[in-house]
Amino acid sequence: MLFRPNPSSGVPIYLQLMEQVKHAIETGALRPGEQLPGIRPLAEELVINPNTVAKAYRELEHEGVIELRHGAGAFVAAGPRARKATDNLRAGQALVASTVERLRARGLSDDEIRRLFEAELAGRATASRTGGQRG
Amino acid sequence: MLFRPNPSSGVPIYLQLMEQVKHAIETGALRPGEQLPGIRPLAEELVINPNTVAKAYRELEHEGVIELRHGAGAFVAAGPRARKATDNLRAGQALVASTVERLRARGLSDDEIRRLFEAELAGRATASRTGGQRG
DNA sequence: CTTACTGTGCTATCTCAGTAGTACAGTTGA
DNA sequence: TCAACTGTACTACTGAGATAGCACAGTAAG
Repeated sequence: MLFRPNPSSGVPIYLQLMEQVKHAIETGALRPGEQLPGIRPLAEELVINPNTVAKAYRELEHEGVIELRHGAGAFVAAGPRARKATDNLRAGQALVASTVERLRARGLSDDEIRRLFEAELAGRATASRTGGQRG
Repeated sequence: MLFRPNPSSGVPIYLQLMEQVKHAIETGALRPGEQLPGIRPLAEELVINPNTVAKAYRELEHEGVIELRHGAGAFVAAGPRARKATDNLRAGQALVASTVERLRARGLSDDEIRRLFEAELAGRATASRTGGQRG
């Protein structure tokens, strides 16, 4: 199973699904032109409502990530992503994997690791800035 | 300002606030026994409803992270976290910072970086596992 | 054409996060 | 005691996410 949204994470399911589709495309797990699972089969597999999948697909089409063909199915949009970008991201993936592994080896929980990253991405380096902030 | 929840991220504000309080405690920005901002002042500063802050505080007390003293205020719970753990996390923080920096230098967007980490933490290494999954 | 698939559109209903406003109760310090 | 703070509790309302179910429409293949 390629996608696995978590209904009890607080994050809307359709958003999680969107993220996971994007991730699959970025890493090359889904290639341009390739067909995505149908709305109803995917909803059944993930045990969620077809409307939820449809909403995710609709948003993804709006963002230009996928293409919806009425009656035919959903397909990964053609081409904006070059192989170089995919390779780049694959390399990043290895770096992330080793970082997470090292953090886990230190005994940090997944929640703690997640907070570290969120804080870093948000520009809040909590402990090292006494008064600093950004817009 | 120590906490900065994002109302339009899809994640409930009170959950974000809880995460950020935990993070501040873990990194040592808030020390055991130290008083947290009052519910009303904090709500006003973050431009959110006092009920939302109150909910976050209540949940945090339920988890044993902080202690609420009626009429007196909210305080960081005493002691379960040793200095060693904090040092450990601070070191992890540096590792995370350098990792994120390297990913950004590669031209990856924050969204892409976030997806990489989420996928790694969730055990979904999309591109490198053809059929594998975990419970 | 017919069948079986695909996406589209709609309504009704439920839950819960968040807002808004008010009232109550314990603590602190002058 | 009194004032000003603190957290607590409750009701009512709004909006979004999600479920459920149904009807409609385009596509592909026999």
